[in-house]
Amino acid sequence: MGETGKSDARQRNQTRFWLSVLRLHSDIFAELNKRMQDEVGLSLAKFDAMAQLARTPEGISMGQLSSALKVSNGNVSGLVTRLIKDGLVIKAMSTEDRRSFSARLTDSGEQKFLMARDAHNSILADILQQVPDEDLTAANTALREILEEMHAGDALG
Amino acid sequence: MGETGKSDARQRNQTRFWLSVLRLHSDIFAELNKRMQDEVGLSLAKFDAMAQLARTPEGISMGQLSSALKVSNGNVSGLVTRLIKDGLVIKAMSTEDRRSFSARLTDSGEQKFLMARDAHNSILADILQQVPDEDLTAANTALREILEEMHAGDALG
DNA sequence: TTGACTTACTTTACATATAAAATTATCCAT
DNA sequence: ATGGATAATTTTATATGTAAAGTAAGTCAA
Repeated sequence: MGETGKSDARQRNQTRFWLSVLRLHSDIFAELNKRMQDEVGLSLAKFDAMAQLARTPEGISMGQLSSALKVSNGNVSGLVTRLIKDGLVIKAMSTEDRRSFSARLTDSGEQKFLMARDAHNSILADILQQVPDEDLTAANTALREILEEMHAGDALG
Repeated sequence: MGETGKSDARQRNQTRFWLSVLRLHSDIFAELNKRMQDEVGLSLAKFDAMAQLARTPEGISMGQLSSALKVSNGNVSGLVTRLIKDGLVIKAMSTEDRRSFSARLTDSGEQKFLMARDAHNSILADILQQVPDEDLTAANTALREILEEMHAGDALG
């Protein structure tokens, strides 16, 4: 005995941490996604894609978009198809490489993104309204630290 | 001026927090899900459902399972169907209420869950191997605090 | 009892995600 | 130039998730 004691405490700590992250993500995501859909007609997936496109007004390739969003190529393919159907995004064939496509926001997409960004901020403010600044700051410090440590290794694929 | 100063800092704090939660969730989820699939042939969705079923060996109704997992009824319906096809779960019609079904793990499901739980713990340990105990503890404290504050209101639906 | 409501669950239509195969275009060594 | 490897993207099959409609069973007032 004694050998497993420290290990078990560590394991409980890890599990507690993961459960907290899961719970926070699930609670915030559900509310934010639902209200974004209701208030501006955009899912978070679409909003995230548009946010990346807004950062690169000159256009961005499907592959780069997929890397930036950290989702699969196939997923981006469908997402962009739906955004095009919504009239928010356009795709142009690259002049240099005919395999490649450059996507960017339409004018209407740009306008919608600006409204959506404001809505996103104010919904998040609602969700976190009971959380004091110092608690947010403490969490930010702790989470940034853990993200850095996780990627120092890098145990992640 | 002066009016928006505090508000903007708060907003940045909120956004930073949400981005950190998103990133942590995405990084850990992707790795944990993939390795659980590779090493024990279970997605996290299936593992989570089995964990709940393991907690209630006497059986649990579809509706209670859906509440416990915080996912929709329709989702649980499909998830349980797939787990039954895998031979890990069985469903029996309730004797009191013929609308209701009680789901529980099969013997094979119980055994698989015990292995899966060990795998889950050790994969999580791998992912967090570079994170010192005190950093996990600090994050746990900060996150629990925020979860409580969020649900104090309750701004969440 | 009957008829209205509620409850438990499934089904359907769709969005979002992955992995793997398919497609098409480019590049490079010969 | 040709042929084989590589690269960018789409397509397909499947899992996971929601919301909304559908089905069937229980409840309860009159």
